[in-house]
Amino acid sequence: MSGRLSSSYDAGVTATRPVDKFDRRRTELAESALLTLGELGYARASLREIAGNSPFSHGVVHYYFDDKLELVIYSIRHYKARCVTRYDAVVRDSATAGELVEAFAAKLAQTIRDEAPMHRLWYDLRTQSMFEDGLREAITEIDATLEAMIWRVVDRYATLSGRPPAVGPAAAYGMLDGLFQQALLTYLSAGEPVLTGLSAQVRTVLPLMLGRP
Amino acid sequence: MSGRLSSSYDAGVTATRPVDKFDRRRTELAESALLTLGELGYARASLREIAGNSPFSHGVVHYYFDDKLELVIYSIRHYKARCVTRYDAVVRDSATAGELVEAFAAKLAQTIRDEAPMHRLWYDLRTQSMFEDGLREAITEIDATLEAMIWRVVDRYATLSGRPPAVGPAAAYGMLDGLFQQALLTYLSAGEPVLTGLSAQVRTVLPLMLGRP
DNA sequence: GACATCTCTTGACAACTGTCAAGATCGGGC
DNA sequence: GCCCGATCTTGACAGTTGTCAAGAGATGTC
Repeated sequence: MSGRLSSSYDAGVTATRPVDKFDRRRTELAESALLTLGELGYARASLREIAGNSPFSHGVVHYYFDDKLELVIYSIRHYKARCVTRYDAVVRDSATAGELVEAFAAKLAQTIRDEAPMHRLWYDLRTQSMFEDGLREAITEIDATLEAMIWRVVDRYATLSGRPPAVGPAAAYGMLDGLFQQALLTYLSAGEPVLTGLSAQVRTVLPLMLGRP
Repeated sequence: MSGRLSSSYDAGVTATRPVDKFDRRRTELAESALLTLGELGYARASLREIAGNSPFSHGVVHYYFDDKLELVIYSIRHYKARCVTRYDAVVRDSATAGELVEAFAAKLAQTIRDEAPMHRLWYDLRTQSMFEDGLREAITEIDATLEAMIWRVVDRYATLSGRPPAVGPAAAYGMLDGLFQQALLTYLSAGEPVLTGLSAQVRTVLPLMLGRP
């Protein structure tokens, strides 16, 4: 944990919930860390480099975090917490199955455009968790929330289509995540054209995930 | 390249094609490197560690390879060259569509059982290629051969089924690779049971990849 | 204003990294 | 035997890493 008593928010505050200055600094550091991590990857992002892209000096990291691993885990958790709601609007606002497919495909492509460094960082950390035990638990937990996020889309799509899903949550997530990762990979070399390809794939694949009415 | 004139095999040899002692040592080193890389991952596998798991000392690496990157690329190429034929027997020997699905699903599960470290290394390097330009070209090339490998399976499956594929090579590879990677990830935590799940997923998903006759 | 606590910087540490050069060792041709 | 090139080891280099301790600065309390 931290270097102080852990301050589980609202330790005697009125209403605005300032979450403690300590926690705010942690988040601030995490946000800086995400920039550097997304640019260099887990292995090559040193604490000095991370601190260099922040308003602080390199020593301050160990005041707010026990070690590099805790900072990284805190950072990716902080980022992914925002992400898991990315497709909720799609699910909520789509009135027909076709509309949902279009909105989902567009959103997938857009997030690669907007946040490619964050996505490659996520895949980097998930892969590192196959080598480093310290990462495994956090990564597994986040991955489960992503699977749930995708399942909300697929399940709603099935409902709107009046047909049952033909695959389970894990398979649906695995397949779509595979396509997404592939698109991300080639996007970093080939750029924009890849994304229309991804949208087309999603339009093809989503219907395949449903069975007969 | 190397530290010597590059010896593109058979520089005046009779028949057994000894490929040159130089190239044999390169391969020998590459095979040792694969062990260490598969255990520690790209970032944490140092040249000293790699050499330590080989019959040689750490300095010899730079006699056979220019730098770490060339060694790693040579190693993964060496490994994947053997891999791309993994499912060829399945394609060749299956007489019915159902037989092919079964054989393919079994083979996928078996290679996770047998070569998990090599597979996680591959995903590690592919992810690193999103951060390191020096890896990109080799990774992209290998990935294309894997896509072709998967397509041979899917295409043959379509033929045996008397139905056309409903998705292209890229999408088929992306989806199956996603499932495979997911299975690998959870296999490293949960072990054997995951693999029967993977087989089940493949039995479900492959038929979904075909259209109407 | 003085004290105490929180916050942050600076500088150092030991360990480790990829790289390379100098030289030892080996093997075969004469 | 001797020599020469190929092969390999040893030891060093400059740089980087995560970590931490000592202390400076800030902040709020009495």
